[in-house]
Amino acid sequence: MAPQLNATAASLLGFLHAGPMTGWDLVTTAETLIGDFWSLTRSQVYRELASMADAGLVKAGATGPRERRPYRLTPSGRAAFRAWLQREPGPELIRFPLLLTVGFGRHLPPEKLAAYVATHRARHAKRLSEFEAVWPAVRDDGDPYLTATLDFGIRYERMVLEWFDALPQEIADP
Amino acid sequence: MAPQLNATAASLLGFLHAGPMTGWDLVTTAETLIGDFWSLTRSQVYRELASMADAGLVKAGATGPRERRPYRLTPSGRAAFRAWLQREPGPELIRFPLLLTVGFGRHLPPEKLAAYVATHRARHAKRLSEFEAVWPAVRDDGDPYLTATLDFGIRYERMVLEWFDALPQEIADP
DNA sequence: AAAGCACCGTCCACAATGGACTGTCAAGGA
DNA sequence: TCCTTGACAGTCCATTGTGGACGGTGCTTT
Repeated sequence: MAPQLNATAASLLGFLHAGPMTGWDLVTTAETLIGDFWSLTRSQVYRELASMADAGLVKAGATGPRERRPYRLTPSGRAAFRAWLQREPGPELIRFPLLLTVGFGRHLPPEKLAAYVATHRARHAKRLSEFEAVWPAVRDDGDPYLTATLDFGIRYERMVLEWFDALPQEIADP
Repeated sequence: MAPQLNATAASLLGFLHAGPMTGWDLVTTAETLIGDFWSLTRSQVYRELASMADAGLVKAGATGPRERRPYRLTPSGRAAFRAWLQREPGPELIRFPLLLTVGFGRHLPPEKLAAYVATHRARHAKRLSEFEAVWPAVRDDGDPYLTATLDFGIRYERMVLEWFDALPQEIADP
């Protein structure tokens, strides 16, 4: 009956509470709002949208310019979202390729490893500063729930940078 | 020619440097050594092993008791591993369902959210203490590369706990 | 002796990923 | 005015990953 949703599909329904959006819009809002702790891809979003439309959780509107096709929430979509939200969230999943490279670092020329480390450090520094830039606005006007998730992102990025800076010289700067 | 590996397959080759192992052994070593930042499943390990055997990167030995079938590294497996390790590691992937629940927390009864939060906090506290228990041994005798990855795990878990403890009352304890 | 359990591998349906591919419209430069 | 460029929008597919059911085997303990 109630088609059991996956977390990605449920998130899309969550975003659709703010009004009709196209797949493209959903991808970009998801990236900015939950992208730091929930990855999703374009293919996935369109697939979920199609199957949720089949299930009647969502309804496609008329195709606009550039094949733009907005989806809006239906009452049963709303219900399915609430039902999903009630379920115990599962454990987190992390896949961090750099740590694989570091872990097997003994098989790699030290300068090469150090270069990869430096590249990634820079990427995280950039992300942190982006998060910190939006922090005051989110904290002051947003709801506490979104604020908490952004806080997680900031703490995560800070932690990663500290880890980089605590790396022994043999790894970070041979 | 050189069959381009994926990270999971490459990790298996990495572990096989320590000597022949069965799929089962590989699953358990991977879980303990890289499980905190690289997830893999049994099905996946056996599939990769089979396809790497086809490609000659790995060679199956004689079946022992309990269908135990050890695989050993071949020279071309060694080469493929090194080649993979040279490649720029990609960005990390995180999927943290609890943060989704928190982010959409406005749609959830506060006590329910608080209960989920508490459950997850306990799980992370447990993991941290497990990591801290093995830390001295790894730091003192292991290689610095493995030590660095465990250090990441510890910092990550500590950060998560701090985040839990910084949550506003409305979320953590309504 | 048998019962239970950890060990070992297979199989399958389904979900997710990443990137190639096609096409559309807007804005600015020649 | 026309043309190029690039952001926008969606589709498709091969590969990779997940989760769990299933079947068998050989220690260990009672």
